[in-house]
Amino acid sequence: MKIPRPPHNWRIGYRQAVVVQKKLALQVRETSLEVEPRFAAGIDAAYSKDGSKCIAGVVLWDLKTMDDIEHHTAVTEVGFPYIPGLLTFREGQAMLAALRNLKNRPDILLFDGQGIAHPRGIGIASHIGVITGMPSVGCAKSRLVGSFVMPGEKKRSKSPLLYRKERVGTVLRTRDHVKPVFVSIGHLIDLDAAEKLVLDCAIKYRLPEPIRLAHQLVALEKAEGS
DNA sequence: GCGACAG
DNA sequence: ATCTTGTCGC
Repeated sequence: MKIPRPPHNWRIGYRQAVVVQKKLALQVRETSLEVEPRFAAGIDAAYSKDGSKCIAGVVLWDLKTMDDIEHHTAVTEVGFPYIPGLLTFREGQAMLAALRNLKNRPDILLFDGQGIAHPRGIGIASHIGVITGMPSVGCAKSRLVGSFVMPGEKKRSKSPLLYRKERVGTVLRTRDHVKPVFVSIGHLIDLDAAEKLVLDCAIKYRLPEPIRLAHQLVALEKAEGS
């Protein structure tokens, strides 16, 4: 599938990365979904044993038949250290490459990380959403920024994630008695639709199936390439 | 100045 | 993320 080239270089310094984020953050849009999504692409990444390469995986999930339509991986050289708030500069390049391998166009992108629940309002889900111009959602396993009260123990219990007096996401319980996930809009979607997508995909486990499968995919790729 | 800190 | 097996709890 056709994916635009990033409007910036991936191998840049910390200072420049922050400048890039501030610029792209102005393009993030919260809107209602055009149509009900049917195909969601789950994206995740892993690293080669020596940590020199980033392995990204994408799984195109059919929300209707609850099936894996197609999946691919892509590998790139890691050219940026892990710095909270700058994760995109470590995995973004590989993720875009993996998305280019898709034959079918997803209705929406689901990321293992934050959307706008980020210091500068542009976590990996929002960043890739802006570059691709596609609707996207962030579903992180832990908090980056913001405060909240722990939601109830039952599935679907939730509480708002607040940051600087603003609502940036939802702490959502996807299964009874399991740690909640942190959902935030990425781009071109609203929080209600983002929450619904995550719940609709979290059928058997805590994480949405597309993300869980993408995680297994890169884990296998990692094992082979060693 | 002291913590917090996606993956 | 990654190093790693069994084990306690719903």
